[in-house]
Amino acid sequence: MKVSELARQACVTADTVRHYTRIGLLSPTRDPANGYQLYDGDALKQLRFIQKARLLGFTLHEVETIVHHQHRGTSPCPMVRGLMASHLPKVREQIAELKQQLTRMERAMVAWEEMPDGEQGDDAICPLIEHWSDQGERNHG
Amino acid sequence: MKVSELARQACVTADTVRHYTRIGLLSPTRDPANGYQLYDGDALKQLRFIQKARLLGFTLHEVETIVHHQHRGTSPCPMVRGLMASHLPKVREQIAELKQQLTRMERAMVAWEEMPDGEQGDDAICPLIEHWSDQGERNHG
DNA sequence: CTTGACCTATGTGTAACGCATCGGTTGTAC
DNA sequence: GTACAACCGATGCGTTACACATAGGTCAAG
Repeated sequence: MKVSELARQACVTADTVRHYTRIGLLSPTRDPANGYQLYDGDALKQLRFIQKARLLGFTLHEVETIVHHQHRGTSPCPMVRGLMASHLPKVREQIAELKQQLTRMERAMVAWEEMPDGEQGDDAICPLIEHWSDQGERNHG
Repeated sequence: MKVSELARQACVTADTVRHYTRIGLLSPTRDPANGYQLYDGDALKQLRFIQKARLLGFTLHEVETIVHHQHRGTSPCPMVRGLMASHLPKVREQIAELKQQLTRMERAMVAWEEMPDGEQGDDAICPLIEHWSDQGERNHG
C-alpha cells in the first residue's frame, strides 16, 4: 500500500500517515523502483491501534511508549491503566475550566448589551473589555 | 519599570511580558545606560487589558487587532462583540467534545476492570486498547 | 511526448508561552 | 577593588498533532 491508500483505509489524511511515519510510529518499507513508502497489513493494524488510542485520550508520545514496551516484550497494560487513571482528572479539570470560561463569556455578553460602544477620545482601548471585571464564580457542581 | 517588576505588578511571569513584547503587544523604551527594556504606566494598563481580554477568551492575535483598531481611531467595540459571539459556540462545542471524550475514557476504565493484562505472545499491541470499541454516544445533552 | 493526477521529502505554521543558553549588569560583602 | 550571586537581555528551541506549501519525481492516457 502507498501512503494515500493506507490513509483511505483508515479514514485519515495522507498527511497524518506521513506524520506518524516521520515520528517513527509507522515503519514502511521502500519500493526499490521509485522510493515510495510501502505499508503492509501490520501498518494498517498499527494505524488503527493509534486511532483507538487517540480516541481514548492517549498522546502520540504515549502511544510510542506503549509500542516500545510491547517491542521489548513487557506488557504495556499496567502502564496503560495508570496513564488512563492519570488522564481522567485532567480532562475533568479541562471541562471545569472551559465551563468557567463559558460562564465568563456569557456574563460579559449580557452585561455588554446595555453598554454603548467606545468612541474616539475615550481613555480606554476598548471599554467593553476594560470595564469588565470578573465577578468570580462560586463552585456549585 | 523593568521586565520583572512589571510582571510582578500584573501577576504574570517575566517570560509572558517578554513574549508580549516580542510580538509587539508591548512597546517598551530602552534605558540608554544599559539597554534594558523600560515600561511605564501605560504598559501596565495595556498588560492588564490583555489579561482581561485573555480571560474573556480573546487570542493574542485578536488583542493585536483590537489595539490596532483603537490606534487607527476606529472603535473596536463592534468587532469585539462579533468576535465574542463567534467564540461562544466554539467553546460550547469544545465542552461537548471534552464531555464525549470523558465518557469514552470512563467507559473504557469500567470495561477494563474485568479484563486481564495482555501477555507476551498475544497478537495484540495492547489488548485493552485494541479490543476496545467505541459504542457511540447518544446525544441527550 | 505532453498533460494531469498522483506521489515524494522537507520545511514551516499553528497558541501562548516555558525553558535553556550565553553573556552582560548590578549589588553586596569582603 | 574584586569576587560572587542574583538579576537582566536577546535568541532560539520545545510543546501538540497535524495542515499546508514548496519543489520536484512517477505514471497512465491521449
